[in-house]
Amino acid sequence: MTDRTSPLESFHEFLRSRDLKSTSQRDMIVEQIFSKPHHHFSAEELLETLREKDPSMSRATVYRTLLLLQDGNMLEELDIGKGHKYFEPMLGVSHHDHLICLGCEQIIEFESPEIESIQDQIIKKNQFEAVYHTHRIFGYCQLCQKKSK
Amino acid sequence: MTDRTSPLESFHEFLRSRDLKSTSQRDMIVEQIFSKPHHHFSAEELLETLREKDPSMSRATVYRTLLLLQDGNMLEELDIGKGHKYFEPMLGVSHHDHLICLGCEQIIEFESPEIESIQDQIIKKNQFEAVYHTHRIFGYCQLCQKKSK
DNA sequence: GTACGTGCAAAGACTTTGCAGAGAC
DNA sequence: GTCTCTGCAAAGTCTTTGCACGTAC
Repeated sequence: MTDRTSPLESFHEFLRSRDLKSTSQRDMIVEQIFSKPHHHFSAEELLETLREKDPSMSRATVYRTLLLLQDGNMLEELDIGKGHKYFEPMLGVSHHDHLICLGCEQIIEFESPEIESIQDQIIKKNQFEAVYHTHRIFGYCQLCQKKSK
Repeated sequence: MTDRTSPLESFHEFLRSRDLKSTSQRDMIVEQIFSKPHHHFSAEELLETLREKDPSMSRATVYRTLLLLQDGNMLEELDIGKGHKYFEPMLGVSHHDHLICLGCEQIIEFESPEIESIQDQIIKKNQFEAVYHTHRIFGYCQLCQKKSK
């Protein structure tokens, strides 16, 4: 929809809509997240990267900004079962699910309209009102399968 | 397969196969878990219940026994996105996935051979070796939908 | 008698929060 | 100038671990 606007612009728009302020810290965080092609990261990894550029970057600010981005639908949580959350940027990306390698933590994405449609039937049958879903398949990627041989 | 053996017997069998010992604490934990019909619980909830019967029950023992039960495939982890793990007993229960109510945390189970078979195709196409998967749909159950009106 | 198990408390990992000073608008 | 934000450190939550004592086999 808004292919023309940059992530930072979208973010500023979101802040304005909530009467929140733009700050250099928030901008730095958003720029860092959206500077890479679609990827996955943890809060602590992000903090570490940001501190290389600005050692005074606060852990609290990073966590608070991640919450903001989730509120603004620019970011989604992704639980890979490792005791901490992963995040994935969701700007200009359509819904998808994940194959997660238990060996190297590589994440492969997949989309399946067939599954989604069966899922819709299940939801209807249970008179449930769905908000979101996650479908994760854990196992070993091709490379890790070879390694273990 | 082993419908005739009780959960406690299965557990003892598992312990023997690993050269581990039966103890009254372990038995108490296993009995508590399998005393209810299929249900879901957190480690802390379980600990609290157990301490009502035996105030000296150790948190560490509970966590360690939960790990054992997972190793023995008698228990599965279920992440409902609340910062802590849920567990569900898996003895005599076939694989299923979950609808999770964001309002009351009620968990509805579903099974779909159609989804599983599409999933298998996806796994094959990505040359992945699947170990397990979780498919969770978050939203609102019928009751919570009514409440919010 | 010898592992292994238990209970305790401390440590760990990740995340959230209270507060005083700083900065956006 | 006001209201929000930041950084720090402390607190919180869930889970794991080290260690001395206890117990199953």
